[in-house]
Amino acid sequence: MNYSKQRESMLRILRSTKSHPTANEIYMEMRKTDSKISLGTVYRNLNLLCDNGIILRIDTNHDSVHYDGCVEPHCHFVCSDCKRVFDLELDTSDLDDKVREETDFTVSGHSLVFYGKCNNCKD
Amino acid sequence: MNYSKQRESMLRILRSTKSHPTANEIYMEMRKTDSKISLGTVYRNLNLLCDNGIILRIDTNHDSVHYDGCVEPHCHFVCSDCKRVFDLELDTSDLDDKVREETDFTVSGHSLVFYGKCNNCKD
DNA sequence: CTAGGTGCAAAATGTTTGCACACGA
DNA sequence: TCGTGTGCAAACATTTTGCACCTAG
Repeated sequence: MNYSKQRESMLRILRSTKSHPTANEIYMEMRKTDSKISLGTVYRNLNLLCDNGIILRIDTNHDSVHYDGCVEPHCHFVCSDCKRVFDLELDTSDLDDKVREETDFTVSGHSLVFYGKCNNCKD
Repeated sequence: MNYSKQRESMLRILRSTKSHPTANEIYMEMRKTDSKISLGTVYRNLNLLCDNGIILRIDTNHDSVHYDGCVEPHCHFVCSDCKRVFDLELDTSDLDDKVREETDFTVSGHSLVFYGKCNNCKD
């Protein structure tokens, strides 16, 4: 994987926010400093970074895929109103072992997403 | 929600399998008995059934959305090789309460998907 | 009769890809 | 220079929608 300023700047954006942006949001953010950036490049790099475990993919069941610059194990909360994605501190590292005990599968990890309404949207 | 034989037959298919089919797989299955059924109707009814909590949507991060006729709380395992979706017995009902304790959010439920390789695909 | 459901085809959405050119090592 | 990355536009897969017709209640 060569250096590329586009990928560098994507990573900087992802590392500096807790907002779990979508591909398009990242694209829009990048266009502020690089008007030539293409959406194809954004997608190519997001996939590359995901495949290498450098960032995380979050599928919310709602709209398009969100990305998370923080790869420390944690889980997410998706507000069914405003669709924002929040980080949760919940430690769920024991879950993988439970599944290993119950099955003969090789477990590499899990994705845990909670649904409901955030403070802004409830009532 | 009026009665419709298309929706009835979809539900019968979903209730009688543990294979977590995609919209297109359900469509293909329905065409065996009703060659006129349209993919649009399949999608419309899947959304309707999901919105009413009659079936479950499973997003696997891999391909298109899968559906589950069983709404009893349980979680899933997705094989990263063959992409099949398996049911897991794991009881995770305590997780929602943990999140309620930690946050002020209104928690309605969660989706827990494990990744790894199934018995057929490992080694 | 009326509200809701359907088939069909077209459109919208989100994502991937082929190609010629540009850049990093 | 060589292999990798990029911009662009076209292609793609999946899902949604508008419309005229059909069906349940």
